[in-house]
Amino acid sequence: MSLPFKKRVVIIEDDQEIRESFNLIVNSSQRFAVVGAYGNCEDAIAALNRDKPEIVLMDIELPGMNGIKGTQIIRDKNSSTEIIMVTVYEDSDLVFEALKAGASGYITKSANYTELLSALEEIVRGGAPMSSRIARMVIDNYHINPNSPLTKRETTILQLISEGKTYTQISEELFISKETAKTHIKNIYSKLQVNSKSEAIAKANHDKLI
Amino acid sequence: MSLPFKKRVVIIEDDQEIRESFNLIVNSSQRFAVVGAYGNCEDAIAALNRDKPEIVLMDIELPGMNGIKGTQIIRDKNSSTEIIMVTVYEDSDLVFEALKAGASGYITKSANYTELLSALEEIVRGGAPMSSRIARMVIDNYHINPNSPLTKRETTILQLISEGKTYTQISEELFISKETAKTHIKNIYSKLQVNSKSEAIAKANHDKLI
DNA sequence: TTAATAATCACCCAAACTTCGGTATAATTC
DNA sequence: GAATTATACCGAAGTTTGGGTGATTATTAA
Repeated sequence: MSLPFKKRVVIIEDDQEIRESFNLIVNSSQRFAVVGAYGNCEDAIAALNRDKPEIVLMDIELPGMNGIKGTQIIRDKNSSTEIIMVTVYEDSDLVFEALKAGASGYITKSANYTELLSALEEIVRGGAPMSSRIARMVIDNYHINPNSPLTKRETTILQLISEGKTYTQISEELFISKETAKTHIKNIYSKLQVNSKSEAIAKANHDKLI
Repeated sequence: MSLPFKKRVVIIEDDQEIRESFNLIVNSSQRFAVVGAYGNCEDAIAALNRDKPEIVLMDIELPGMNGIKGTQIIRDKNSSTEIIMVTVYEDSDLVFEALKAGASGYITKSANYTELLSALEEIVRGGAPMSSRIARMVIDNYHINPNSPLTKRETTILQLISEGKTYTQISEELFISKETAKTHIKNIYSKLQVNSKSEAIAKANHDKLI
């Protein structure tokens, strides 16, 4: 069964009704063809070499392996496969985990006919389909926390720490003594309640202080 | 001049023609009103307390202070002001700098009537207007590099390092001896050509190894 | 305008942790 | 079988951290 000119799509979704519905919608388009529809990642991954999908529509909550782990594995086997998460969750942590795992789009299960197909079109065009809320969540994730407890100087020094600089390098770059750099860093540690550079970096990234 | 129910918009753009054009488009909407249009950030910032904009349309390339620095300053003065970058550049570094500075949207100067207004609407709705390419750039920025020189174990350990863990903590978490953790870390350093935890974290983040 | 507070700078010592340079053996993977 | 990966140990040198002390310069509040 060769399907020239049509993009090969695999659906991984445990709810049979939704799976069938997506199947019909995707197949209704001249540009896409469902080459496999599975209720779990394990089956889908086992069939990957046969299905050779260009695009995967992936649920997050699945029996057995979840969609995030599944995304990791599929991307690991073929990094040119584009994965769109299709989920009820717009919970912050899950979104970022899915993106880190390799997803290129994130839409909700409430997506209708048009939304689903335009997400597929958007992926083919080299874009990244997302709902408004997800887009905002992703953008906000870049923003620096305006309520940082650190002073301007401390923030500068934390920035240099995060770039991997030593006490000596920091002092040279800021034209202050090594001891002064040390004092600032001690104050940073006390404010962030950490006690090493790496911990400070972890906290700074998590709290978006730099 | 009070403008109830209309969102207050400030335009910062040095090309007078474009500035006038945006002015007309924004004012043509019942939902928005331009309360200030400036050719540089300095003037716009000086007038902030009078203009009190809810939304700023900001050019990047400007005489004097550039749009990224301007974004930082405006957000610093009032973090509820939403800033949309309007620019010819879709260059990767500039995009991320603008986002880090506090921008919530990123559209190109080629934006037409509809695109400009729908970007404004999208911001009001709490979204983050972006072109396809920008959205993809942002999403790809989360993806882990599949060409990492590190082994699986080394990647795990680098992950723990980035979480601020010490040698001892790492060894305990992975049920290996402290000396083994040390060996792995030495190998990581040699592969990444760094020689401290913080430098390794910096490189890992930059090269998207974790 | 003074008083208080915050920010920035600087130094000392001891303890703890990290890094460098080796060596070496199972267990896997190719 | 050869190469890679994961495991483990030792000691010396270097860096970082914790606990103090103290001074000068903004900045803010009374």
